[in-house]
Amino acid sequence: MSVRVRFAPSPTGYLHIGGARTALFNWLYARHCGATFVLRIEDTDAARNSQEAVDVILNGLRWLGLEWDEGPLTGAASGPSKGEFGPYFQSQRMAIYKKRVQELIDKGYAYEHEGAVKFRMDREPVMIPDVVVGNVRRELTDREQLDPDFVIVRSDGQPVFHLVNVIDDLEMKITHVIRGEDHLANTAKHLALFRAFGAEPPTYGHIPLILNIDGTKMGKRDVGASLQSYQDGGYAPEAVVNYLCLLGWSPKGNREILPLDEVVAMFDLPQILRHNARFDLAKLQWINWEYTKSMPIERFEIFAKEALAKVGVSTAEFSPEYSRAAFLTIKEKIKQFIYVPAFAAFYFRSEVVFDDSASSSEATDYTAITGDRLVKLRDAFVSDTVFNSDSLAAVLKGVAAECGVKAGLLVHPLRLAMTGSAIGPSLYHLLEVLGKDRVLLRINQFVNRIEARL
RNA sequence: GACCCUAUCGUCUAGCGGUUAGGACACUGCCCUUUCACGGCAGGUGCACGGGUUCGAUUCCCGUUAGGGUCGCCA
Repeated sequence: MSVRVRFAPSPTGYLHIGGARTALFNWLYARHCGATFVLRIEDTDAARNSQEAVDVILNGLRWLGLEWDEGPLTGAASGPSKGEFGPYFQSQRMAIYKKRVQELIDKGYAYEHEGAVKFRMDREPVMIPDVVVGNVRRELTDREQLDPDFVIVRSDGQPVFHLVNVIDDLEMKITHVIRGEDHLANTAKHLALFRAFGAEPPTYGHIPLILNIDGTKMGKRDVGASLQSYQDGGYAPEAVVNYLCLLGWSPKGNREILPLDEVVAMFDLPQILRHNARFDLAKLQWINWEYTKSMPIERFEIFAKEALAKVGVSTAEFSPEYSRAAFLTIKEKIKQFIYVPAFAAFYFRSEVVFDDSASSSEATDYTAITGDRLVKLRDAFVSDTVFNSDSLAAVLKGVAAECGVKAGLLVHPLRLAMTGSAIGPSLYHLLEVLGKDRVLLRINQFVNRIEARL
């Protein structure tokens, strides 16, 4: 029997980071054993249902690179899909559910109750085999002792989650259900349903949850809960995936940065950890940085240009060589792409934007003596015909010696003159990239700025 | 209230009866340094608690505590 797994999110308007990891673990397991990865949209709750909400899920999974073998191709419930077990939206499968409910009623497993349909659950403890948690023996709770039966069709005719989830897993021939541990206790219901249908239940693997860094439940409103925040926040998807792999699973061998294909080769269900993990943004940022440093400059440029575009800075009018050289000076310095504008926007703006609050030191930058030194520096730069980082460093140090001051007294104002900021790429390298014309122009402009302030 | 899962540095984890309890992130100090960084060196912090089992428990069992989950005509 071929292995089939599925990710079955509800379109709530956002993709929870924990949901993303559940999708990832399903995908990893599918790729590991050459199985089929099915995407099914659980949109039975019409109230909070929209194509946009489905698109968020599809876009999130695509961004992470978790392609599904079967499932919807667009966010439209009645739209196109791939796979032979559709429809892949529960809202389109009502006829199937209706037939299955009748089957349960006919067999005596379900009965009408005040307009709704309830499933007849027995009162025995249930053994839940689980490849991650182990065998779980679940007793009835006090409320279930009173009435173990549960509603499978609401009085308005809508089937509920437990019912449709089981029917779909059955109809779609799902062999392994890898899902969040929040479903573990309810699995007793699902097992009973499978038995009532005379079907063999799938293998279950309940994976631990992702908590906030303080150990509390990570809800919709919590920082980092939505995958969108990483898409917007300047992270490379491969870094997010790498981090997620390390939450609840370990490659052993003290390894942190791992190519996905290696994870696919190693990944298996029994090795999944059984305890919840807390989401540590600092670790993700470090991993992201590892990826930005080592990714090809071509890929880095795509993210960098996107980040600049978001703040209205276009690189279009600059030569590819200039852009490339500019981005090379920041590639190993930024940890997230949202910092690209702060580090590189000055390369692509005709006017330097001064961040006064962040300038190195007003006291030393905006003085007449600084202006005089910069003029000397400018004149020395004029006659530097090489104009690369090495020659510029030599020239600057020469001028500093001439003035009898430490290089820093020229370096800081010059950086401010070039970038408008106290942080950024290596000074000599950014000068080389900017080129003599821009450098001389910006020195002049800054000298004027000093004079205007005196 | 009942039921279920879990418990190694601040965080993610390695460990599966005998280890100086390892790694990574984060943090602290020093060095280097043109900013911010990087890098180098050094450093601290951990087996939740109490009982067993055993020659010996981080490791196995029980209990306690704590955290998380579930018990819906939500998914």
